[in-house]
Amino acid sequence: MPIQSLLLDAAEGHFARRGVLATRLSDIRAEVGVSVGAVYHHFPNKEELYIQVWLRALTDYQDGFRTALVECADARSGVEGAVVRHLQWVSGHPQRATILTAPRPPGIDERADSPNAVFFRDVTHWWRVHEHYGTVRRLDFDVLYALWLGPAQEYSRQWLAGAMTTDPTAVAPELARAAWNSLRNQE
Amino acid sequence: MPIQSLLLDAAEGHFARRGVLATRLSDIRAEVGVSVGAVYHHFPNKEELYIQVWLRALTDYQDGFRTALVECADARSGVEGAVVRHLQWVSGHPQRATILTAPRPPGIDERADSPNAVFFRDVTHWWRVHEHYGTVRRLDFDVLYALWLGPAQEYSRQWLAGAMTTDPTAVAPELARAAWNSLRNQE
Amino acid sequence: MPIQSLLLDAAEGHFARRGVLATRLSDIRAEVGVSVGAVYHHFPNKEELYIQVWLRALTDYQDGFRTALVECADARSGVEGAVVRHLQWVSGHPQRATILTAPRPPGIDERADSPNAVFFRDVTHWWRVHEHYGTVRRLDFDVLYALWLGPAQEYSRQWLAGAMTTDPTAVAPELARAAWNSLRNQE
Amino acid sequence: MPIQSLLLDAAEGHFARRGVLATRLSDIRAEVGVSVGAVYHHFPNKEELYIQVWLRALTDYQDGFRTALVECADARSGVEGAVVRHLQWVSGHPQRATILTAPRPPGIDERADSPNAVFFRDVTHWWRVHEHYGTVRRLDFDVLYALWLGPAQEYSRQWLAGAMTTDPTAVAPELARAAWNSLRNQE
DNA sequence: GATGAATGAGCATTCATTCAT
DNA sequence: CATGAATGAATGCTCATTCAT
Repeated sequence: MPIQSLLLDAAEGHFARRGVLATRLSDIRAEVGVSVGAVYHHFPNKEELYIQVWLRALTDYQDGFRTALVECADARSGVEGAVVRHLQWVSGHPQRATILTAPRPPGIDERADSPNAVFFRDVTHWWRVHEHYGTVRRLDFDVLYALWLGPAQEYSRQWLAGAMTTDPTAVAPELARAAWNSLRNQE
Repeated sequence: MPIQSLLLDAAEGHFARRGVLATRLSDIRAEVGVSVGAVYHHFPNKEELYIQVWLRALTDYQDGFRTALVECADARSGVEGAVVRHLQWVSGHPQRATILTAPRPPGIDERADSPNAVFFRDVTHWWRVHEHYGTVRRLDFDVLYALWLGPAQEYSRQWLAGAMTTDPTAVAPELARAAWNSLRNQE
Repeated sequence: MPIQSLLLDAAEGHFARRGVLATRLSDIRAEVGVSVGAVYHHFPNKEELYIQVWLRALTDYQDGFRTALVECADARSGVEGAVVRHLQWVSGHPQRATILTAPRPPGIDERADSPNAVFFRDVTHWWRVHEHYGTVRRLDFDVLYALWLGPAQEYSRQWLAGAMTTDPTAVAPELARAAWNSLRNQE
Repeated sequence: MPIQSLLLDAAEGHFARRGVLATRLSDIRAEVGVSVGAVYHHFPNKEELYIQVWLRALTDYQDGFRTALVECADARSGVEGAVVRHLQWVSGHPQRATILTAPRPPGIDERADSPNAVFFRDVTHWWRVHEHYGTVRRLDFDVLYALWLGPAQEYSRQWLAGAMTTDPTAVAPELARAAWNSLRNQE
């Protein structure tokens, strides 16, 4: 495996466990077993290493989310599937999930082709279609997102923080159903 | 105002804005206009200063939450009121809300009389009463909390991070209603 | 003696002997016998330390030069005295002279009340008076300076570089006379 | 053009502009568009690269100086011509002039056939001839050099440092005449 | 109580140089 | 000959904390 990936992996773990500032570059370096210079040969500095760790996690997460939407024809399975996928991903990638839980690195939005913008556009588009057919409510994206994934997010955070031991996937059906209840058009 | 409070206030602002690790004790010191020694006269170290900032914010928040529950006789106004109060508090105390959003300081749970334990007991108790009468669903605290305040929390986080400008109080009714829908016993 | 002065002295020696970039802050620090932190308590960084060393040397030199001019009523003794004083100063303060020989630190001119501007004004003023009475030639400052102190400067540089052992004061009369010959009005 | 020369040229520019220590080998490498290894194929290390840059500049300068002396039969045109040539060369090769202005690389004198020794011998020889005929003064080489080229050197330094804009060639006649006045035998 | 000079472990980063391919 | 990945000693600087006054 290329050093670049090994470093990203090691950095991901340390960043998730201790936070970026508390992680010393030498921790990462030592884990992979390369020299200081090697790190700087692949990443210009700690900041950029963090950004790349973040972007990799974000892309990974969003790909799964998008897939969940695309796979489902009807609104309900889309909404519920997204919640389930979200919790499965968190359960399966606790480190990456922790990374995304922390405040995003500054300057990440200036990145060309910010994945967030694309993600926002895709999800909004999917939503508007079903909204158009009256299956789901007409909502601002912010509120929509809070109702849809807020419970799952909150549960994930608590679980990642070690507050409880029940795996997120165990509560997925419950949270998925609630999300659908909040978002479907009830008239 | 006593130096102790001035330091807590200044620390709160810096911790919220830049994070604990990125905040230098001298930033806080300079803002209050006190000497290095003075800080150490009132707080044994940075860690403890952070803990006290955190505890003050937590107590402040939880007091409001508890009051919201106590004030309401019926389950619905309690559930909805809590959501509204939550969003009002976040809107009115963005710095304290940001503090509580960050990972809690290690060792805070070892504190005697951890406010969290008390809070957990009070809220659980309130819930069990209404659960007993069949007005609300029988749920684990974790799931209950996620359904109840997850959307509000998620919205708050996004707003605190500057992702949107619509004040949390504006979406409070919407999120409150959704919470009630998720938690009431529908049979 | 205050640490500040001790550091300036030690820095002066090292900067003169090895140059600024080749001098490690720890060399200076170790010579004075203080901790890293102490250095940074008195100087914000290496750059500023260099600037202050430079300014001290410059002021010291220019004060002597100015005095030499003020003390002399007639042009000849002023011109010759300045050359002699210059060489005496170099001989007596080889380290400071070496500092002034190196390229000036960037950003030193932005300093309020740049000593150079004051010096230039004073010397020019002195010159214009004697020029007015026709004792000395009418010359641009640049050429004037080159003819006046160029030989002394060149000799000083070679001596400071260790190219010869004859003390600058030994050749002072010779170079002083030559300066006067080049600058006096011969008509 | 051979890589060796391209590297010398690039190095010369960077060394002159920023100084040797502040110049990174990779700056030079990048400008020429060569790999790290290529540099080390042609020069054993940075030190040697600097020495060769210096030697090339020195030889270039001294060749012109010697020529100026050889071309002139009488002492006066030799003395004045050397000053003029000096200033012309500085004006035409500011980078090389800047290199020679900086402290010489250590260990350059141990070089077999040090050009300096040869130069010193040649110039001294030329001088002794005219001294013998009584046209010029009997002077130690150090003083002789200071009187002869000190003003030109000083003016050059100031000009190279950017202190003024008047080209050295413009003041050449003036400085040349002054040099002759200082050096000719007046009896 | 208050002050601020002093400490020093610790960290990110640089850059000349080496060497396997 | 050429490449560029890898090395690692070295350096400037930060900042929580101590303690003499």
